[in-house]
Amino acid sequence: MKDKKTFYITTPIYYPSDKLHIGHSYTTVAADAMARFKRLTDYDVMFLTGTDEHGQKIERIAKENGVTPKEYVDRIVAGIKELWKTLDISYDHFIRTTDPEHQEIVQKIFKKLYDQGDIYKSEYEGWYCTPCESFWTEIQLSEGKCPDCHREVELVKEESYFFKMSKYQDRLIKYIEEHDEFIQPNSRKNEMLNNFLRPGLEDLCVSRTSFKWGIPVTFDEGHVIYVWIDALSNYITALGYLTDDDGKFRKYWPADVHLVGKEIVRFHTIIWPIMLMALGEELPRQVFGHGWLILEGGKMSKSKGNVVDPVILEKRYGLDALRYFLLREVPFGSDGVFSNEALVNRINSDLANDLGNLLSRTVAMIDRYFDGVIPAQAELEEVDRDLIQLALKTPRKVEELMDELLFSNALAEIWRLISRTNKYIDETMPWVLAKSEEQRPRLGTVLYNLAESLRIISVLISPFMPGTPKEIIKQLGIEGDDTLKTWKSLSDFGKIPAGIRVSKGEPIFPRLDVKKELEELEKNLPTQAKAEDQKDDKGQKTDEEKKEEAEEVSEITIDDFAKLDLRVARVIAAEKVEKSDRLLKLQLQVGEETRQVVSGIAEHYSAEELVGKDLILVANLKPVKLRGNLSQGMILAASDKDGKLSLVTTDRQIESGSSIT
RNA sequence: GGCGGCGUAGCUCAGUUGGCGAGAGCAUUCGGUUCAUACCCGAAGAGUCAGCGGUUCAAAUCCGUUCGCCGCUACCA
Repeated sequence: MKDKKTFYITTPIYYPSDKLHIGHSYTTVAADAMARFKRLTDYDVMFLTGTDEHGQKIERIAKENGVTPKEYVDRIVAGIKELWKTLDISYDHFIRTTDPEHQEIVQKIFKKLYDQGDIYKSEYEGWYCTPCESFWTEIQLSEGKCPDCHREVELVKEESYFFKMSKYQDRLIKYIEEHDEFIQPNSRKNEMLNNFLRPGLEDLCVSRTSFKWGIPVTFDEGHVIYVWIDALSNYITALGYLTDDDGKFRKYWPADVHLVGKEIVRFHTIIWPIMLMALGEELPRQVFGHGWLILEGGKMSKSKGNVVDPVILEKRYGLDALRYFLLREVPFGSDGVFSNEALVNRINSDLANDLGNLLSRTVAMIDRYFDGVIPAQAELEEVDRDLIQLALKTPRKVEELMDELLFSNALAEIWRLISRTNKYIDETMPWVLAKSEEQRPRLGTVLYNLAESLRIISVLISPFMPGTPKEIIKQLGIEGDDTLKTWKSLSDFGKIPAGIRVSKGEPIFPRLDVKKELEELEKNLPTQAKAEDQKDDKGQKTDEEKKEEAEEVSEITIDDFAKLDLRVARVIAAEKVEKSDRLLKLQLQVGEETRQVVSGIAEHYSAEELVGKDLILVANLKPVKLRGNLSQGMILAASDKDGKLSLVTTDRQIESGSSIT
């Protein structure tokens, strides 16, 4: 017996600091469709997803919630698994970085890399500014002092482990250049090469002593393994790498594709491959960075409410409609706009009108003309052959497209067949045939071909829409026969046995009242944040995010407020800071005094339009040097979720220097 | 500032290595049909293929340039 070909596909492991949203669902649904497709086409599939559960952020949130980190993530993970169940995600394994097996292997990997000299202990040496609690590199210092507060800094050393990324960079560059399919889509490849690899990599700090919630470094107490080695290695620890039971690793590795959001392509195409090189293992065949679902909004005409909770959509429209929309609407590599209107329109035109109605009319005609029994095929005519030819050709096309992860195109191809089948009804006009007795065989042939086309369609859509095929098959009366559901069965047209009794059911996709739906969706769903939400997939917290974490809003007292010295300041001059896209240098009149403030608003305001405006200045902010320019305070601006800025000004003319109370 | 990408019918987008009169889906209008979920089928609609300038017998497709949008990155509240 020949071994089946294997196919290993992964999603990122998600960071369970909060509930998941449509972006995570998007990645996971896509991976699921692919996994199902490969199973259908007779691959031995390994589909992995999971959660990345360590790190400071979770440690902190758990503490705030008064539970242990493990208790906290257990709760969230249960919710995630529930969500995947709702979306019918057919993963083969769900890995958690808190699994003991995972932790043990990560420790082995860390040790191995250490023993072979790829991880080394060093000092994180930097200039430390005690008041700011910040490290600075030599270059960042301004005139030998803290660039933030301009005070003295001291040279401090802190122990950390580092991974020798630099050692492998040339090999990786070569690899990427020689393997065109490795980073997809292609534009991502250039970004990695040009922005990171060619300029040169720095060694990566892979341990922390500042928090405890992580996998301990076995040979050095106090150090925990930081996200990179912990999280990325899930793709092989899940297969039993470095254990006695590594059969899965030997069978499935290298992965065929790591599906990731475009925001984490970097980690998967630089750090991860280098880890694998250091371990002497093969690299994954492909890292595919898909785009984001951008929520509609911002357009001036109407700002519509946005729906992003997949559970709500699933409840309202059914899982298959949601999955269909996600996979059909947006070309997988690029960003796409998610709008309620597009969703409802897709459901109506593609699912209700084309597919659902095709099933309805077919079954209704078999009912009416043949008392619900599928008739036998008689002689074929030209139209029949045309339809059959397309039906037989479509699976091959779908397979080709799926191999390139072109879900949307694959679905379009299937819908081409659905359209052709609808057209076939018009061409053959069964209601006319039904009028004469001698046309009976012909009528039977037509209806048979319709039923068989629907069977083929139901197999074709099954990876994308796990529920609908069952319903189609049931209405066709063939649910008992599994041989009619296989990919292989698509190579022949004429599999459905004649004489089967159909059973007409409800429309599988009821038509929606667009206007009503939009109103409904808009009213009960708050607008949620968009792209930003899709970022925190994998513990790949950026510095920016870490800063955000520190900025949690909590209650303050009036005394706290009093610490701020807010003043009205009039702009007397403004100019763009050279070599900077965002910075404007403002001269402000604050009472008697003149101040210079550098502000990151150049993308929202031109220098000219600012002059003469009265703004609100935080006057007692520590002075900072930005891009070589002294900034004495900052001006206030409102910022919406898209990052659009609007400067704060005064309602009436008032003397500059007036204080805000 | 550096690197990369994009700008094609009202909307969303296809357009291989340059070549018969520029396409699909949705929406719109008209016609057909009645088996069906007011559905399906057909037809129509000219969009300076962002602008300009080149290369070529021939460019949406190659080169240069301008404008607009976006991504990554640097600098940065």
